[in-house]
Amino acid sequence: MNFQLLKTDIASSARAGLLETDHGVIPTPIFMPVGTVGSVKGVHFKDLHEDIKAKIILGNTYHLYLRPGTDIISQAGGLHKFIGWDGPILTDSGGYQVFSLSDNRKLTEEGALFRSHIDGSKHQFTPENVVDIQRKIGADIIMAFDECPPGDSDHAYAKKATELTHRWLSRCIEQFKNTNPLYGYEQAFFPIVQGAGFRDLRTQSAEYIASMNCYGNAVGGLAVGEPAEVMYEMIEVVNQVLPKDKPRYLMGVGTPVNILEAIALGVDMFDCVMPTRNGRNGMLFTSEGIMNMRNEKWKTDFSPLDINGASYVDHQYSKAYLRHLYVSNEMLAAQIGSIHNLAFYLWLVTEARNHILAGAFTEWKSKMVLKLAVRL
RNA sequence: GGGGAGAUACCAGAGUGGCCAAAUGGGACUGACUGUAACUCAGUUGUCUUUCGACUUCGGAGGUUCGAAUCCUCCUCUCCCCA
Repeated sequence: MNFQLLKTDIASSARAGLLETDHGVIPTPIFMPVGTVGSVKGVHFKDLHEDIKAKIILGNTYHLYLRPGTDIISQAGGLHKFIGWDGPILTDSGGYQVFSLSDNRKLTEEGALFRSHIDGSKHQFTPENVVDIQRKIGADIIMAFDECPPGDSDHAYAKKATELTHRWLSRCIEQFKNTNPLYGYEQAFFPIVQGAGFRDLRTQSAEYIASMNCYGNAVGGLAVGEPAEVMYEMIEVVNQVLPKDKPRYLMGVGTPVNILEAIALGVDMFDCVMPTRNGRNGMLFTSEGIMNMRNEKWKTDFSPLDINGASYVDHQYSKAYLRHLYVSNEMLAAQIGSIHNLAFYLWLVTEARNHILAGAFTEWKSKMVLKLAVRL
């Protein structure tokens, strides 16, 4: 794995680069569609490749471990072969599920004891076995096992969670060094900065994470209930510490505006369920603003979905037709919405990249941010 | 012609003296969704009012009662069964 920084913006911290993996080169900044269980919900890989132009997708350790299980993925020859996606893949560690499924788990020094949301069976994740599982899944980039505390955590709890994450990180790295890729291509390990909404904790965490000298670094525990301003402040604090010559991954973020603001603060990689989940639920992001396709106002609007849209669905289908599909609860609605939103997200980061390379990012960003939040 | 059942909000459908502006579904409208237990969830759906609350409603008209969607009388309409 190699990261090449091509250009840094003069007026901001935005960067454009290239991240090389054995499954392909990823231009940065990049948005990574989320494919939790080995499927970007509702979207064929053909569309992901050709229309959306996704360069890398996510999988999730927790979900894939529970179903289909690592044995089946191993038998298939790894996740790429199992799902039929030959581009890069990143797997999240399951740390986020420790947060989002908090009613079903118990944290110990050793790891996280949890119950399967599928059948209630008991399991344990430890830093070691999470690395092992991700070796078996075979993603190009694998993540540290962390604790993601809620956005409104107090300082004491955030400190405790950050310190636990750091101790787990040492064990993850030890396990990573002591094991090898199973399928003949390289895997890169990313540690995760925590620290909730506290500058001191974020700085300490970023320093610790940077000292581990991994291939790339991630920032977690943001967009989990805290105000956007706090999130931006934390990104800024962290990015002052994280090395410039390594990719920075902001986990789970976010809205189109969030992404542009974070790019300006020096973030290179993003993932978020928002384009697919909100797409399924009728919310479309466009370069002119946000549309709720279930709204009555689109009932007789027979114009194309998005005349500026990057995807074929934007020109193939009308607003009135898509509204009809959502209102009728047709699965095609969710598919069109997901394809549109993902194509838009990839278009957005590509545009950002082009403007960074052209030295015109900040001006473009300021204009875009105003338009992106408009309610159409 | 004979016998029976019924009419409740946009639709279906509970409620059969006060806790009823009226359950529950559906539909409609609006909102939420950020490392996916999510094609999910929440709110609104008689009028006025920011709230408290006020007012008008349960086929129509009249009556009983302190009080009626609920009881009585008549009218209108619908459906079912037998001829």
